Amino acid sequence: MHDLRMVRDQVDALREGMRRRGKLDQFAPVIDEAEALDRERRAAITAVEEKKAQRNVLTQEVGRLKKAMADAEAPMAAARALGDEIVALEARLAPTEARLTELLLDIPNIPLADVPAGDESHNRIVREWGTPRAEGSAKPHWEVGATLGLLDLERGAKVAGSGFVVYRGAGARLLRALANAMLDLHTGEFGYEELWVPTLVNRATMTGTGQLPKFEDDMYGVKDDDLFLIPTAEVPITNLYREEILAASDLPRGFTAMSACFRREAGSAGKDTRGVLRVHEFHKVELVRYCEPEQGEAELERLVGHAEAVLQRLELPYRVVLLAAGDTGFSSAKTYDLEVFSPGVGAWLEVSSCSVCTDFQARRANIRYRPEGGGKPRFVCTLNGSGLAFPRVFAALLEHHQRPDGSVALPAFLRPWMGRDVIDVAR
RNA sequence: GGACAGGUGGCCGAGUGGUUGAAGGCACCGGUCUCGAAAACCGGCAUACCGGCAACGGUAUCGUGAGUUCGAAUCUCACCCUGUCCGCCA
Repeated sequence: MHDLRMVRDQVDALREGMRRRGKLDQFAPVIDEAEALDRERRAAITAVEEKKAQRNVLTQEVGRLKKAMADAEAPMAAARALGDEIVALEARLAPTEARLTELLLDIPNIPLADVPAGDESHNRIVREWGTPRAEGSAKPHWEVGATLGLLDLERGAKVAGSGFVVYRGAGARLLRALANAMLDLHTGEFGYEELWVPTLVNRATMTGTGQLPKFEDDMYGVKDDDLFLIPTAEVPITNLYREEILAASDLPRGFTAMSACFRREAGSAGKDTRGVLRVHEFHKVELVRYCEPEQGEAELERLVGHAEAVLQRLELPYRVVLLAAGDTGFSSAKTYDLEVFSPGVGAWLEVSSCSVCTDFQARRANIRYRPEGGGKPRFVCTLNGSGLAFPRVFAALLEHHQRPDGSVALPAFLRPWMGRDVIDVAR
């Protein structure tokens, strides 16, 4: 959500941000309406408050007269009349404010200056690590997974539906190993606090991080209880300190959690959906950071580094992609995707998306901190990224570390949790 | 799910219709004292919005939302949350 002052004082920056996202046509009318409503709102507030001030004077006069056992009928009648006017004025103000909030909640974050303008064709590869195997040099993960008994897509579909996966045997254990290895790395070496969070959250929480109100159709919900299944642990973690004021000494601060993630993925059938590439329910280890606004960009680099470290230890070649404005998510001001090449699928798989959300989410969720030495509370800067998402890492491991006989070599990083060096048919 | 008891500022905690934005304490900031620190003492210290270049003025906020009233932290209703007991239960 944007500050009203953004609409008032920095409309040009707002418009320019939307233009770079390729969405000026969509948002120009919204911004225009917001500007008009802001003017209406201020005029109405001034009028209402003037009446209220007058009433407060009369009311105090009534109090004085009553205490002196004097007749207070005249000021009481005047205050009553003012009260009627106030009710009428507020009735006009309420819909204006509601509509204004609705509009502000609907406008995406403004991309940072170094984010390329345009759609995804303007995404920029900023660095690469390792050498990917040639396309076709390995069987796709769904074949290996079936052969080695790691994946049971048919029964996943039977018990839940298409896009739900059952992992079995060493496959199931591999996910558990990923969770342990990643969480230990982030907590042990990078200083994150480990959390275990609810996967079902309320409407205020979903609004805080930006999933609602705009993307309600993309979410699974429990209608009777007005709860939603989280699409990522970013949602509960970022909302941990909703409506709170932190101390400056608390920042920067990092949290990590493994959780299930639920995505309806409506309308995305067919594209890159084979095997476990795009599923309705998956698990991942999430990283969330809070910091002071000035540290946002530096913190993003750190965060990306933490996610990259996982890929390096998994010995999976990857590239870091700076997303263009049009490909950057709603709440994000700048995003790096980490992509691993999948030789069996013949595609780069997004295994992490690391974003700095500036004060966009903090404003929605009202997460503030008190600066060093006191002073006015400021909104924190929030960041999030996967570290990493399991299914595509699972796929990449099965393909990249696949040996000619169809078995899969395990990187040293995972061996303590797997109790073996290789996943093969024999076991 | 049922019965009680509660939800007040960064934290604790007074306050049951009329200068209460709200006593007191803690924490924090500044000062006196001290070589320095601690202690003690003095002073300051909520948030948001509106108007104003500013000084400052105004409005709102005591879980949330309605209501009663000239006036609500205080009364009424609904809802949410917390605690305790009961029921149920992985």
